[in-house]
Amino acid sequence: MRLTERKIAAALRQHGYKLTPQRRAVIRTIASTQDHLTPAAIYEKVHQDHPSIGLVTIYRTLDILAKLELICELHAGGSCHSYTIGASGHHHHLICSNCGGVIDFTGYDLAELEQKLSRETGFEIEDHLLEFVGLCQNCQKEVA
Amino acid sequence: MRLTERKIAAALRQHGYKLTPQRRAVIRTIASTQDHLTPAAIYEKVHQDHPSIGLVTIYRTLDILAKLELICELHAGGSCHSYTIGASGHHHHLICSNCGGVIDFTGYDLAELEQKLSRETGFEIEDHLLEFVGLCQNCQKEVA
DNA sequence: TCGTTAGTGAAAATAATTTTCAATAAGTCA
DNA sequence: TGACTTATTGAAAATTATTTTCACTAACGA
Repeated sequence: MRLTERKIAAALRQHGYKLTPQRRAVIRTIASTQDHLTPAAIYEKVHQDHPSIGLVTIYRTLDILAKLELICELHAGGSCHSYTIGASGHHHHLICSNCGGVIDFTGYDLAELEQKLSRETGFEIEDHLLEFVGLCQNCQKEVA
Repeated sequence: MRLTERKIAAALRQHGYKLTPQRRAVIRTIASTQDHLTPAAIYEKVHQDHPSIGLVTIYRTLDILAKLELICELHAGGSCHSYTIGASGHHHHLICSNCGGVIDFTGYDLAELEQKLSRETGFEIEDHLLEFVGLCQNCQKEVA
C-alpha cells in the first residue's frame, strides 16, 4: 500500500521534524504521481507553486524522507538518484521504461533464496535490491 | 564464471576496439580483485603502474566495457557507479557490505516471477536488477 | 615502415551535490 | 498572545563528478 501525503507528514512529525510548507510541497509532488522523479524534476514541479523554494531544500527533504524510508530510491533502467513514494511494508518495484511509472509489488519472498545463498556462500545476508523494468500496458499501445 | 583479463581483451578486439596499455591496465585492475571499484578508485590503482594515465581514459574505458557487458555496474548498498568484473551468462551479485567483495551467483531464474508479474500487471517485462548485500565469512569474523 | 584512424591526456566546460551562513519561521512555554 | 529557542530555509560558494574539446600520439593493417 502506497503511503499517503498524510501518513508521511505524520511520520515526519513523529521523528521530530517540522512540517514546513516546503516539505509538504515536496511530499505532495512525490505522492501525487506514479512516476519516479529526480531531485531536479521535483524542484521544477515544486517550483511552480512555490517559486521561492531552493534546490537545496529539495535535496535536504529527500535525504530525510529517504532516511525514514518514506520514499524509495530506484536504480534499474539507468535512472539512479530518482525517487518514488514509499509503501508500507516490504515491497519491490516494477518500473515502466517508457513513462517512468512505478508499481509496487509484494508477496514475493526472497527469504528462501537468501537462505540458500547464505548456506552456499557463508554470507550473512542483510539486504537485497530487486527491481523489474518493462513496458506498462498503456505504453505498449503507444509504442505499437 | 568470471571473465578473465584475456577474454575481455579478446572481446574488445572483436568489437573493433584497440587493446591499448591503458585499457589493459584498467581491465587488469578490475579483473584482479573481488572488490567493486569506482572510477576514482580504479584511477588510483592504475595510476601507480601507469602514472601518466588520465582519469578521462578510465571513464572512457569503463563506458566501453560496460556497453559490451564485460563489466557490471552495482547499485545495492549505497554504491552506485562502481564496477565489478563481468561474467559469462546471466547472473546476479552478492556484495559484502564490509570489504566490498562481490560474488556472482547463477541458477536462480526469475522467469516464473516475471510471468506472474506480467499476468497481474499487464507489463511486458524487459529487464531486472537483483542484488544481495551481506557480510562475507571473513568479515563476519572481523566484525565479531 | 607508412599511413590511417582510434585513442590519449590536459584543460576547460558542465552537471550534480554539499557546505556555509545569515535570515526566517515553527512550535513551545510563560 | 507574545517572546523564545531551535530547526529550517535560500543564496552563494565550494566541492565533487562527469563530459567535452582539441592537439598530439600510438596501434595495427597494408
